Amino acid sequence: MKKYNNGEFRLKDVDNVYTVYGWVNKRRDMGGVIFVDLRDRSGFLQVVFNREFLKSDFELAEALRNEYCIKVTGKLIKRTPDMINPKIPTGEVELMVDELEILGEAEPVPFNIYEDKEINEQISLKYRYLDLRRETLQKNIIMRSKIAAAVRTYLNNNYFLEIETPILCKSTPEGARDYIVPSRIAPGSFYALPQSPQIFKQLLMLSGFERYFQIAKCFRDEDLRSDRQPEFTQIDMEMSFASDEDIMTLTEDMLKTVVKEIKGIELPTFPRITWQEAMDKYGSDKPDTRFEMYLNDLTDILKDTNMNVFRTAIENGGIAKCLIVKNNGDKYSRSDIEHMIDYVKIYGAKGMAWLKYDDNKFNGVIAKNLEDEKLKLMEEKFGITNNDLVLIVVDKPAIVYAALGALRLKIAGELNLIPKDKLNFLWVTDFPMFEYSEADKRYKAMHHPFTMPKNLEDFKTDPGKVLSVAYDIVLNGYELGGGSVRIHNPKMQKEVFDALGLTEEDIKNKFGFFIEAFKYGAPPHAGLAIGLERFTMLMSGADNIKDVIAFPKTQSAADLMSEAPSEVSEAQLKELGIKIEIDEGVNNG
RNA sequence: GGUUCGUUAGUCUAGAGGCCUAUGACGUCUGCCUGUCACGCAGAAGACCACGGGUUCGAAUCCCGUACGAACCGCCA
Repeated sequence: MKKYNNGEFRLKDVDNVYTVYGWVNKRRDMGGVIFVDLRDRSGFLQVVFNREFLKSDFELAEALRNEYCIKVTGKLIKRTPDMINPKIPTGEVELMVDELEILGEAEPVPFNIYEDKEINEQISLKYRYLDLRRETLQKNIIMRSKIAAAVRTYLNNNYFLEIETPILCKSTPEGARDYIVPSRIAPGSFYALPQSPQIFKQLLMLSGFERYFQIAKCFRDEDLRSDRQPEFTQIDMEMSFASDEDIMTLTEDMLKTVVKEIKGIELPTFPRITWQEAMDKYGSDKPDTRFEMYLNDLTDILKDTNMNVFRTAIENGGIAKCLIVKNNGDKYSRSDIEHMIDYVKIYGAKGMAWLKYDDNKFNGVIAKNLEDEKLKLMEEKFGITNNDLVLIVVDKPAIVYAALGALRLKIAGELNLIPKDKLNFLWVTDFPMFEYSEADKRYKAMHHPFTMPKNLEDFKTDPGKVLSVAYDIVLNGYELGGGSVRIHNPKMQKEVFDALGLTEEDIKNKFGFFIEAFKYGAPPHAGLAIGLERFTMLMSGADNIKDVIAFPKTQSAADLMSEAPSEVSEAQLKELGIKIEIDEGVNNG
């Protein structure tokens, strides 16, 4: 068995004989002496093959190539001062090899392992097992394991039980598209993979386990993004007899503990902001608070302007907001601003007006058309000074938020306003309970339908006004996780289902058992789930969720290494009673 | 479903209508070298430029399509 970690040898260990294992990270052949950086998960140790001292064949050492897996035995010696390599932790020692055994020969690898520089993702994903040998991915995967371990320890110490819930589940109507699995025993019937263990964990509260957690695999058949994979892992928890405050306090303490353990950083109390405040101030329900620059409201100023575009947009229920790029107006040329306008159009904005402030006055097309008094108001209200750039979007609230929220991040990136080493946690509370779905022409639960509403009575008059006892935990502009107080009263649950327009039959069919369960003495409960990958990604400084997943999928949800998904045999299909009809685009042409 | 970008030896990369018989580095192979650590030195092999079509006297380079990858919009309770 391997007993030593190559990266941990130090001066105190010299003059002893060790057997060490690892991979040839780099070989340097001097003729009579060959140096090998022997890599294992802990780092490197330089091992030396000397023609005079090596007891095994020197030819064997000469045959070594990068990525050979070897076993060597020899005495650890202190390097003379001129030989010390200060760049590596083991740079003061080296192993003088007596015996060499090649455990696994390696063909030339498709890309250099030791360089750890970016390569084409298609290649790295195809040879993922080799890509995982590289330093960055090793570190990320190790950190992920440490985070999971710290979470387990914390929750175990706080009376939580780790309980597994099924992967083969019943498909539920609301929410993301399900991955479905055909049943062989009941042909024509399907399981769904869980989008989250939501229902089961709530039932565990009913069963009296009081505090549950699970590091749970979840599945959503939706399109991927750089922070979204079809299968992902949640730190999923639920507590009985707990309020929203209790969950937030506990979660915050857990996150602080984990961050302290992993990064050695003491975090301050997490600020809190309501959803509405977040939207108004940042144009996002997951604001990046690592830099200032806020959305400013111009609706009052522009609602009675003579400029028709602005006035009519506001009359039609729109709002006016602006971003002020302080003291960086000169960084943006007219064509840069044109590009910004194209950029906000991605988010549905029809256009963007802009003003530059120089020589103590506004410049730009809008400055000529907008009333002087309006300009004056803006100048005073927002404290605009020379070299400021004002970017204005007037549109429906959702579009203004999306456009300026995204532009805010883009500009901050371009101007390097974002301190990369910060970890800014933030609680966002008071989410709307319902959200209108244009696609389905009805209101849907913004969080999920088991969330406790605050003012359900407002549903009849203004569904958009109903808030929920829900909270999201945000880190550096990413939604890390979220949770809510759950409905534990069957009557209220029924009212919410009604509000969502679920028929009696829907409810019975999809959630019958769930509603039934709550009739038998349901404890009040609340919970939360944190995306383990996103957390690890932000802790490790990775900018893509794939970098913290051992075997991730491409944007088209494929595994380039194993080539999943793949066709299955006729026999398998027949057994499942499934017939495949490939639609050759007849309906989309 | 949509928008945008990309695809050149094993890998990374240069290349902007004729200078490409395609550049450089790492890796590979041969030889030399007993203190290197991104070892060095001398030499060699290796890509017809993702695929299909078009424009042109001439295409790695321009256009269209396909495949694959990426970022984003929609979607993601």
